[in-house]
Amino acid sequence: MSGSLTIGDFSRATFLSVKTLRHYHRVGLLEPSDVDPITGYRRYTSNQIPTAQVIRRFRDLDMPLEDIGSVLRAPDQTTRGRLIAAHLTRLEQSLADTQRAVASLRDLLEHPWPPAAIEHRRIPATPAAAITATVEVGDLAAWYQGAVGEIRATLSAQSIASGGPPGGIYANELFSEERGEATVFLPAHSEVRPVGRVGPFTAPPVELAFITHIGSHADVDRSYGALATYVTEHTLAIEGPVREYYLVGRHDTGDEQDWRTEIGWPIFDTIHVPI
Amino acid sequence: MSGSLTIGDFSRATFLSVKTLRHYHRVGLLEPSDVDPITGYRRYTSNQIPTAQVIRRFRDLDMPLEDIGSVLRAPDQTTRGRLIAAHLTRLEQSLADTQRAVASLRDLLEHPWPPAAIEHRRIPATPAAAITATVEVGDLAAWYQGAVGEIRATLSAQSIASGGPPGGIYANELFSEERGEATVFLPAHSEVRPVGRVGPFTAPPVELAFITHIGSHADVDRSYGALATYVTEHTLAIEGPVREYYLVGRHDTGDEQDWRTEIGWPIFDTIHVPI
DNA sequence: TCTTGACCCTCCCCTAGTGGGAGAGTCAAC
DNA sequence: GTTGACTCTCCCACTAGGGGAGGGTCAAGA
Repeated sequence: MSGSLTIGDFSRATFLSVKTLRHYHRVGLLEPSDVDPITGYRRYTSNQIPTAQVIRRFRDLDMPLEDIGSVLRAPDQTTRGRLIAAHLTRLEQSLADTQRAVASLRDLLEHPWPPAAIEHRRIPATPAAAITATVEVGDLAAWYQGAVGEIRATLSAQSIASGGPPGGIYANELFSEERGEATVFLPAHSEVRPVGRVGPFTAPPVELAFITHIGSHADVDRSYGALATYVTEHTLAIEGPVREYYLVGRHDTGDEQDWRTEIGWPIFDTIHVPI
Repeated sequence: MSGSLTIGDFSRATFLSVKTLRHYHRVGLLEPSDVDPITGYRRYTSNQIPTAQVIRRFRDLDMPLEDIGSVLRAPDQTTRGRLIAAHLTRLEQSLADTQRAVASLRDLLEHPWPPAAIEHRRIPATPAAAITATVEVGDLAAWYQGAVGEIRATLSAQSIASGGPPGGIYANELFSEERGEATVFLPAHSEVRPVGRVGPFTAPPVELAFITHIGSHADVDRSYGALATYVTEHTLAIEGPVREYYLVGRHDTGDEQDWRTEIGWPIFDTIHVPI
């Protein structure tokens, strides 16, 4: 009882272009009900129209064809619902990210950046409690929150006082390859007993060019840029992973405007630098 | 006073990959300050770092490289600001669209679609006042609002009573090629004098397969799909542009849930249809 | 001065999801 | 039988790069 349609008819019925339908056939997303083995002519049936509509829906949401295929091939309604919900959640997440980026850019255009001072600082080796892991740059913020919470809890349980604000050490691959090693540490006066992911750590001594970044981390690239300009203008070679100290952060105040982050790029010891 | 950097140094300073920097050079977005004519080695200066940061910012917002180029090449700050603001506005618009699509899809998953009845109807020629234009499918909703408002105002000014709800006639190219001819008309008992874009019009007589769509237009593709399935299952060839009648719309109620839209696909006269 | 390893170059192919077009074969109506 | 609309496959183009081959360049150490 379902009519047979040429690809042109099916195209008009679904508002998907002929080119697109052929592509969906090639990748196995929407198979014609029949293909003439001699002429190669495709035939569709009208009960494929709802399927095509569903595909259009998901494509409008930029779901990859492969993911749409998984949804369509899902064995049961529960699996299907989970797949769709997962995609929607990801989508809403990325929407929120983009909105934050837009807001930050708008703000930047309206309020030009106040110039920040850069100073050199020699950091001695620092005994601390730390968590180290290889993370995706996209998960970094969430990972940091969890890690620093775990360290605080561990120090508190062992009655060890913290010797300063928390810090992070980030391998350069984290930025160049979206994935790399990250360490979050909290200076500690006595050695922590390993519990869970937390273990004792000594932040290595470094000579750093420092900038203090004020406000949300959404704008942190500006400070990084200023720092990079400074370092290269003074022909200081860059060595090793970057380091950040969170003087004032989410733990201290809810207002992102008040956050203070020190960002340090390791440089050669000044005795190597031609004046 | 600005240091000279190899592409690798510049890559580390800006967190843009070497591949990406070469690509930006190729497309003329970010030219190295110097290229060795013998070796082809690129050289960058540290005062190009802020430019690279700006490019990164915009790329995070998925701005096409070409558009970023226009922003960077803008002759003055005002032009630049306008270009950026325009992009941000488009971006926020598309974010809102996507959010609506997500919400609509979520809703669809939670509340399955009630089946709608389809009927045939023979529409006689209808005298009307109308506006016709070639529009982009993306602008259609906004264009419709403006057009129908102008028609209402014109009829009112000429004291002509309207003979029914407003309708639209949409060429198929509008859906298949994102751009096509659209007409919005309001039945009128006497002939309107042309004013502005508004002119007299006779909606041609057609035989239509009709479905009544209830609710927001975000879900209208479902009704279209049902209609397409019906039409092809009954082997009724599709002829000419689709037609919609806005029985209850934005003009009548603010609650999109209560909107009622009749959607009609032209079909061959029933005498041609094998039973 | 030579070697070595890190760095850089171009060129080509790959991605996803189409659009455009060439050249050839097919269908249906007149 | 012809014509015109339709369809087929194949190739190239687009974005914003990534991966890798094959080869040239640079700077430091021996």
